[in-house]
Amino acid sequence: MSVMPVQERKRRKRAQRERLIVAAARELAERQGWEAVTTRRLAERIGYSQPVLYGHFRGKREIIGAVALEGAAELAGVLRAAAAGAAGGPRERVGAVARAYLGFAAGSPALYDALFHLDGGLAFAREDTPGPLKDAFAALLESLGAAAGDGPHPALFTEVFWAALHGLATLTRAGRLPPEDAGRRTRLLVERFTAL
Amino acid sequence: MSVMPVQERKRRKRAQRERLIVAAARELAERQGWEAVTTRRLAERIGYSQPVLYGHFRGKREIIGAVALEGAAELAGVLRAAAAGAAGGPRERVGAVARAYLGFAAGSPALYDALFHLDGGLAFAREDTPGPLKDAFAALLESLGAAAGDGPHPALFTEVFWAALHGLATLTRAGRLPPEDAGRRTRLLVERFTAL
DNA sequence: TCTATTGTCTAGCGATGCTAGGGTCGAGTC
DNA sequence: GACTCGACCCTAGCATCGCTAGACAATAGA
Repeated sequence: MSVMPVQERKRRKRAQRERLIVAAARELAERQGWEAVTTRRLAERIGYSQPVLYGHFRGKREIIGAVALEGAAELAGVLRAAAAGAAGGPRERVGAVARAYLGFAAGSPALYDALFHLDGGLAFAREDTPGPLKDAFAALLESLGAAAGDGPHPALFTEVFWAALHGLATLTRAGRLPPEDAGRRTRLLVERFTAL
Repeated sequence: MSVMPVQERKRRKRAQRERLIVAAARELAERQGWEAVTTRRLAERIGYSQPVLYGHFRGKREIIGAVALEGAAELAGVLRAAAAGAAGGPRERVGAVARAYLGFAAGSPALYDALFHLDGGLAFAREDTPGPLKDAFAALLESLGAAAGDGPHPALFTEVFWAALHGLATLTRAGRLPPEDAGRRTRLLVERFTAL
């Protein structure tokens, strides 16, 4: 009857449950903030007890890391879409990417926090950096590298521009910068980085 | 005998102990990171029991906030010193301020975290913002405002430049950016913001 | 000297992340 | 079809966290 071996069925069920855990963590973080994401609540949401979580992840950090990887993939998509949809010269392109980045940070704070504010135990800027993280930076590089201008180092340019975006996103959301001038700040940044 | 009224002596002793708490929190955070700063350890360091802490502060958040205010004052001093000691035109001045800012963030991570990464319950960019915070931003504004160039809004310029510095400091220290290029990134940023 | 206030500590509450140990259920074997 | 064994999962608990209630001691004023 069963064309699927028992072992294979188990494996799939396990993988599905793992996705369920990550999805539950993400949704809980999006709705009530990361401080509401506890192992007990998470276990309750997925209909299992706490120890089950540790059969999939080494601990809460790794769960955050898994959500962060989802965030990286989505961020890469958002950036590529913005770059592809931008009309005009490099300035418009950079501006579109900047707005997309800041829009992602403001619109998906849980994902952004998992990526950049919380400790997900992920390696950055190294050889063993997970693929989605590399790809997100690659997306930034694609979208911005061409606008580096005279500088011979698009990677360096991208890093600095990215840092500026990250600073704007972080400080704005933490209430360190008045939100009403967000648009003007973005324009000033883009202007400075695309001059000449 | 006692020229000092009893009440006054008590008041001073209390104030001194409050400073002791903040100093203990800061030192503990600097030596072992903020995750090691617990109310129990703090109480042990100052030679009192936990509830004493709550006679001075509403909770751990307020203690972090007190350390953050110290950090803001020191940051303001560092920035002003850098601006005052910089020789040459606006570009050198801005460069010196940028290096000073990043040096502070890298050299006093506990203070920087208390200011910008942890929740110290402080109000930013508002009417009731504590003095030291306003002053730190004022120091940035003094040092950078003149370099805003043609833009008629030095405050906006300062905000964006500050955000870029914050992004560089945060991403570098979190391992998101390779540390060896820190100097080149700083130069690129200064160059972009002082062009023309 | 007695009283009342002020100050401090012990003990404990509800949570957190994480884990040890036992029990149940099902797959594979005679 | 009964049995064994291993994978799976849950109950219960540990250490630690921020914070607080209530008892106790020290001290200032009458």
